[in-house]
Amino acid sequence: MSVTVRMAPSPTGFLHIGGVRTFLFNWLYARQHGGRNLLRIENTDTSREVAEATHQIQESLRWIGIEWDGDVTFQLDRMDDCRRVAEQLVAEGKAYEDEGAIRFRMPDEGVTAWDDVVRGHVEVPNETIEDLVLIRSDGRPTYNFASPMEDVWDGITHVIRGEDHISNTPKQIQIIRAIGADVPVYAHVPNIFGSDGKKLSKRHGATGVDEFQREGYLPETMLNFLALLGWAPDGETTLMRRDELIERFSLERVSPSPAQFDYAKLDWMNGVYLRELSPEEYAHRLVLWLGDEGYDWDAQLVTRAAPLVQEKIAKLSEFPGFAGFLFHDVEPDPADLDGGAPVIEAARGALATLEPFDAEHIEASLRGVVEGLGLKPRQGFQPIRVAITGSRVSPGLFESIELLGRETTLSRLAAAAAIA
RNA sequence: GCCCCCAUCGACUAGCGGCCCAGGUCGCGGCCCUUUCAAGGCCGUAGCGCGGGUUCGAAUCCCGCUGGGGGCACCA
Repeated sequence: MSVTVRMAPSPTGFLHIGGVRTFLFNWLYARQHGGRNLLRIENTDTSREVAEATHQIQESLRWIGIEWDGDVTFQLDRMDDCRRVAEQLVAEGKAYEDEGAIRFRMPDEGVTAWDDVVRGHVEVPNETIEDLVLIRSDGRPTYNFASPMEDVWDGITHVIRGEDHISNTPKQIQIIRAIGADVPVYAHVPNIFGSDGKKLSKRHGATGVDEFQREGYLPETMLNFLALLGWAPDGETTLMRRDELIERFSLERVSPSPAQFDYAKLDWMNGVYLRELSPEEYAHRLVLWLGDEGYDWDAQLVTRAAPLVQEKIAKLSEFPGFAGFLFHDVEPDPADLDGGAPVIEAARGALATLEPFDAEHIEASLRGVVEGLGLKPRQGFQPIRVAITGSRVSPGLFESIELLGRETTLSRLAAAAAIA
């Protein structure tokens, strides 16, 4: 039997990171088994918000690299089919009319059970399940009717979804059995919590996929990090790219207990992937990201600056703050200049005529200046750094000076010397 | 109230009865390197929620408790 799974977001807003993790598991499972991964929008109306959210969801999936097969389908389009099935169930005595709505007759004895791939055997007493509404009195099918029906029609073999659906499962199983279809395999994956153990929400930081993108996280980071939330191939491996994830993923190894989203570890991992990029690729991504965020900085200069920051920042969004001095004027805090006027002046004198004006020679020259004044390197270079970059923290000083160019360097040194 | 799910370092997890006085990764602390910040190297910190069983032996199996979470809609 070939595998067919589905991602079923409701178009109520932007794609939440918890939902993406669930979709990721669907996709990994489908790819590993050479099966299909469908994208099914569980909408109940056709408003403009829905259209926008649907678009946004696809954009986010594309960005992160989770693919779907075939056309996107909409629950709303199958309303009529749902109604027909409900009427059939009424005719068979398995459902009944109730004040204009149609209710499903739940068995009131025994249990409904299934073997959940991540949780094992689960069973619920039927007496605790009420007769649920299939069709509202306005004619629209309810979620708990439409969703399992779509699973049947789409030939879904494995329903991989969030654990908040566990209590819906017995209801849906009963419906599927009532129409005489095969019940799919269920796998309920755990929730993702925020760093305080509570539900992931805005105050924890980014929660929408688009926000992670804007923060300067790489798609490969998100894929790797999310996969590890609730799943691990073994006790050792933490860094895995797309192909390895597909190869090693296993639904059976998904943990049943909820995980907390750890932004600190995410940052670490992003730094790893950022550093792994070739200098060319790194510069490319940086330029694209800056463009997306509305910076009109010179791409040539960004490209030349990229190698100076690649080892030093964990997110692309740190670039403007860290290397912005290359693109705009700076205002050093006199306190940070720390009375460094003498060394700043001396540096200005040395650099004024230095040839060639490159990092190697700049370093040699400045080391001479600092030594000449009897200063330790860290004492001597710091005022110069502040003068040049406007900050106590910066990329390598000598390379930065080379990129800035002689003219700007000299004027910044002069300005700083005046206020130090 | 009823039903269901969950429970190993601060976090993500490995562990599926002896290989575990519990391993890896992040974080955190220290040291080294060092022009700042990072990166890197080395060392370290810290955990099986509690109580009963079962067993020669339990983090691992069973029961209870406690604590989290979800559900009980003509929401999805």
